Amino acid sequence: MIRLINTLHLLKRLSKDIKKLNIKKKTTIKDIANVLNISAAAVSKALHDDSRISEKTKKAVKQVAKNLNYQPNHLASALRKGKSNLVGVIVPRTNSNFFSSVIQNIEEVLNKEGYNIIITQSNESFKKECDSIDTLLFTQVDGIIASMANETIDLEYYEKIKAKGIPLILFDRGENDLNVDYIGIDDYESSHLIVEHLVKQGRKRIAHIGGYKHTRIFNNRIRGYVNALNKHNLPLDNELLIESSLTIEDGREKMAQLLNLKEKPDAVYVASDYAALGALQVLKEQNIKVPEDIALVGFGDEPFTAMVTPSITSINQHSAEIGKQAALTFLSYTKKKEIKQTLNKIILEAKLVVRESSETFSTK
Amino acid sequence: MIRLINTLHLLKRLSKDIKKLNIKKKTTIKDIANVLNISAAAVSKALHDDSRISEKTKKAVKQVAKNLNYQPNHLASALRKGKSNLVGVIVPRTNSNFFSSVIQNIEEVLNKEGYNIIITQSNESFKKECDSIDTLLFTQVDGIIASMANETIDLEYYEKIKAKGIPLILFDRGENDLNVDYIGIDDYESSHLIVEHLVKQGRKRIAHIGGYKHTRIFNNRIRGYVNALNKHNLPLDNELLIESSLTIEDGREKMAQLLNLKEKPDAVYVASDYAALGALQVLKEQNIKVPEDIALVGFGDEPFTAMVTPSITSINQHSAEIGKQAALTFLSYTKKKEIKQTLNKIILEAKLVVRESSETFSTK
DNA sequence: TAGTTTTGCTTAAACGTTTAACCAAGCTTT
DNA sequence: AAAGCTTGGTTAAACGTTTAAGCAAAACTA
Repeated sequence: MIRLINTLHLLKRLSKDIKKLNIKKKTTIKDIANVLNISAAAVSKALHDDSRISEKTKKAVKQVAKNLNYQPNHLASALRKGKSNLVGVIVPRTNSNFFSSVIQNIEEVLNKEGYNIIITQSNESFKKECDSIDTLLFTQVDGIIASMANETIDLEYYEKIKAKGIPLILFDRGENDLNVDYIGIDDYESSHLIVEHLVKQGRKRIAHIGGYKHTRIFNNRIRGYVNALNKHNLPLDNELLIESSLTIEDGREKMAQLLNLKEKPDAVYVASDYAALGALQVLKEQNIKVPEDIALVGFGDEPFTAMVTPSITSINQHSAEIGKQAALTFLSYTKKKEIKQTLNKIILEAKLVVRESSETFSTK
Repeated sequence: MIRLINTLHLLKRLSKDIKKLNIKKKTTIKDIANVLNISAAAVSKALHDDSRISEKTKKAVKQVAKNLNYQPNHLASALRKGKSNLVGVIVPRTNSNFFSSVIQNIEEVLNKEGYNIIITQSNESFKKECDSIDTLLFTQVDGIIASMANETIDLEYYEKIKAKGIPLILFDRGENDLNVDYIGIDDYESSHLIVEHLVKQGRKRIAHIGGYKHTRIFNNRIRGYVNALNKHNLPLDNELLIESSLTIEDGREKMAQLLNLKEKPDAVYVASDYAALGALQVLKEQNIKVPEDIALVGFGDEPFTAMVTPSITSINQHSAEIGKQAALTFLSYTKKKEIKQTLNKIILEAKLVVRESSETFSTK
């Protein structure tokens, strides 16, 4: 009986050994150590160019590592070091040129410092955004760079990020109430640029199809619009100020609404290029000449603004710079030992790109 | 002397203890175990609803976990289990509607199964694509879903993925030589759809601004185009078949080239919506009526095709379905124990979306 | 009632790195 | 030549989980 049990044990061990032989395991630091007859610790140090390892050993280690096709296990080092070298990025969507460009620049800066990014899309949905945050926290990202969904009002989930003690950097769509870093353009000033441009073109009834006031940037654009009208002694007509969700469809709808007024506007400033495109479609369908009858200005400088006829005047948001600054802001935290975030705004100056949709006469 | 050393030791230990007390560590499985006076293993099993743990214990564990705000450490479990539950996605760029939609659908399917995705952009650059692969492998992703950069010819890096033993799934732009799964539309058939449509509209000189032949999908579109001309007894004029990189700029250039011919085409089929847009710009600039003088057809059904004037006829590539199938294909491997990939194509039927740019008379 | 199965855990090792602490040998200093 | 520093490592623990193996007690079974 006992012999039988012993035999069984033997068999088990044997099959285990066979498995070990068969399954071509990934080479680890230990394998390298074995080859060179040194400790795994020495190998680790050698690979990280520790000063306490001789040049000779370092060379040997690196050579063997190459020969065995050693690939460091990121999970192990991340676990040990307590950091994953992963940064989460949350955007409303990636298929807009603005966000895609921001992402690209974040990636460029962070990759150089050994960080990788995980991109998630909220699709402008609050629920999806919360899921994204959970996902990223679960993945143990070392920080999060985010632009909020339009829907987001409740900031509890973002507080969760702060509570976890990892840096949170907001861009474009950010709530200052969170008291974290923010990078964006000067929306208030941008509205001034637009209104001034339109006034110079002789426009007197300038409408604004804006976003929802609860989103700070859209509120700022609205405030800028109102203030700029004031500055140029144009009366504020409440009929000409409309809030909307700024989709293409929405742009169509709100434009139609404006065209139904007894006193039509002679210029429309739309707070998003997509909505501006919708507006343009309606204008063309109704045979209204742009810019002669009504001038049109969008926001965001999406590539298609230059492609449609007439091309649409818009505000360039410096997506590349925003991405870079967001990444650099994150990196600045990795150098500090204690993360103590405060409201810290980087506001970039926006640029008005004048195109056919708003220029009745060339000013050149 | 010895007393001094002892004191030093004591101090060190003390400071260590103080640190432990101060730094509010994340709660781990062990903390839960301590509270309930059971083993960490039991906690782990309870959280995973192991059948060998009593309902009572499970409830208690989950309650304590909630109270202590326990967040599982993904890195630890990934390390132990040898899988990260992360899937890498490589696309040429995210700011096209096609790719963005594919990604969104991949994410949707995979999230449900507990997987997260890491998106990287190659920006159509071979080098960036190789970097992306390295990055993803380094991050220990459990699989990679990719669409190749235009530049990519050398497949060595993709072989690296196969060598690592994780599933590789290609979509849209895929090389069958890799002998892995592929999901895409029937490009050959799509060209037939387009040519047939144009022939029905009475077109006789149909040009094709295509992609580079070394990319399989573009080659298929070209072959389809040539074959369809044949089928309808239209002679193949080599002047009317142009290879290009299919950017907007390229579309402009190649269209201008076509307009310089003695015998101009009466229809142009462009293998990408972006290039088609460039072509449309040139046509409009030269006051050529679309579709009356020259009909135009694009490829990809990007949203802007419906927005420009005239709207551009295009091929819908079923981005959502492609994303879903890609994700499902990946998931199918997670159920098998051995990963043995073979060429396995899923080809979806494409749909022609007829718009103003190619329809001289309504067929309704 | 002895034997078997089931239940409900525990123990301990393992995943692959990193790193604090230690140590021996050689070198330098005084 | 005793004391101290430098060099080039080694040892062992730790990161937080999972899981194979083990085991005692309870519950069946014959």
